[in-house]
Amino acid sequence: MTERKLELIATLQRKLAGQIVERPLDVSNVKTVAAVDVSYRGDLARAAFVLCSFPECELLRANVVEIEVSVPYIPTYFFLRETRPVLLALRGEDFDVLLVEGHGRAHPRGYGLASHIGLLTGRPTVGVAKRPLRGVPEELFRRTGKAYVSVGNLIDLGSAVGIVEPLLEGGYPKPLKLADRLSKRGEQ
DNA sequence: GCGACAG
DNA sequence: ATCTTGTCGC
Repeated sequence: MTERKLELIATLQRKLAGQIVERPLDVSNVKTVAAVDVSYRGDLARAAFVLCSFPECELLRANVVEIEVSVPYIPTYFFLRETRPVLLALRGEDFDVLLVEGHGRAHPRGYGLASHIGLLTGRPTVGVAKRPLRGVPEELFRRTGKAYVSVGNLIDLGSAVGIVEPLLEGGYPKPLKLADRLSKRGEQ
């Protein structure tokens, strides 16, 4: 991946960030919250999707898929590596809000994996990460429990926190913990 | 060469 | 993320 290519991708990120819709989402109308996470075994990615009731957080559905990935992980270009496996895991699935492991707006160019998935699916998404990216303004994310929450798409920060907070279990949203566990011990 | 940032 | 036993700390 050349510097020149990354520059073009960075430009694309800044452009797509302008297409993100940030608006309040009526949390009282949310019945289901989904989550996706990806684990690796060499270049084999295993993406797990889980669907939970909201706010009870009972597991309603799960889906695990595997796909080869060649793109390396590059800080702030994380979406290049995980978009494919995540989209595959989401195929045919339905949900009111999707929690994505990684940042949304809380990104140097305002466009992380959660933003990209939200734009491609046209569904409300929330970025949830374990650590903030350096140099990102604090007003772009909020820490709740041990999680750093930011806007993906079709939601605002306040609503995003309103979704994540009731789902916290041990400091991290339960749906993501389930997806994480499933992506690692899904089958195999 | 120095420093180090989502997963 | 992943490689990996015992060990340090709350």
